[in-house]
Amino acid sequence: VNNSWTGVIGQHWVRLQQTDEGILAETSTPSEDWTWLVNYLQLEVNFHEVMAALPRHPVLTRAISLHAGLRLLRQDPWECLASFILSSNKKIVHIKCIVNDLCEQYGNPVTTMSGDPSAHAFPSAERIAGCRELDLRALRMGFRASYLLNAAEAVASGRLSLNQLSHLTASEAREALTRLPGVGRKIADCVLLFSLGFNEAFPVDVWITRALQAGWFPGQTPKLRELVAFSESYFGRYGGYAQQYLFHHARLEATNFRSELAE
DNA sequence: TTCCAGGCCATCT
DNA sequence: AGATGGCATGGA
Repeated sequence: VNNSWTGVIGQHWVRLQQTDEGILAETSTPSEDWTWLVNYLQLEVNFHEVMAALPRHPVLTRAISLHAGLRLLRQDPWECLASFILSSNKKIVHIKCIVNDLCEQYGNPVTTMSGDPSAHAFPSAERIAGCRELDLRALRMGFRASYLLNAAEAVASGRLSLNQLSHLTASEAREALTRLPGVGRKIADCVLLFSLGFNEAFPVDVWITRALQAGWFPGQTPKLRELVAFSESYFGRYGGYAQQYLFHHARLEATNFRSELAE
């Protein structure tokens, strides 16, 4: 259906559609308790408070106004960690392919609406931990396979308790995550922001690097660690929202630029 | 062909 | 500490 999104959240198949009244949600099986969706979409967030806490800067203000309605999702911590382990040094389209293959191979099938293609949930850490590295490499994740397997074993064994991390400080949680091989500052910050509720986390990736350089350091080429230090002190306790707007704005601009070249 | 990708790590000064 | 090259794989 046009103007709608279909996907799997946790073990729920769901189709979302924006209407004049609000968000229309269809599930394939009856749902009485909707907290899983309210939580995922972060519907209780006070956006006035978020906007008031962000710094005033023309580049950020423009990105926000161009993408009004953009929200931060609250993803499952394991799914988030695993997905971003697979993301390092890869293009977003390819990351989606690998995650999709991983779900089809090892995720539980979920009930869909009649007429819709089959769908699978994201595989549990226990399921991935039961794989061999060769099995994972067959999904074309390359050197990331050992990282994913190691993380799955850590989570499945209870050696790393992801849900407990949200009770720590941001730097403590980040440190716990970066102990995993294949998880550095950027991936850890993604997990903090997208699944653990640390709104101040500000992942600095290649897109954000370009956006910060253009908007805040024109004509300069600051080091990555300098950009990390700057963003940590500059964007404040809701910095992660600023990151989202800048990220999507940078990507959309790149897309527009490519389509202009094609004309 | 070469370069780069929602980085990270080992290995140098 | 800080800089450099390698890493699997695929698309432009």
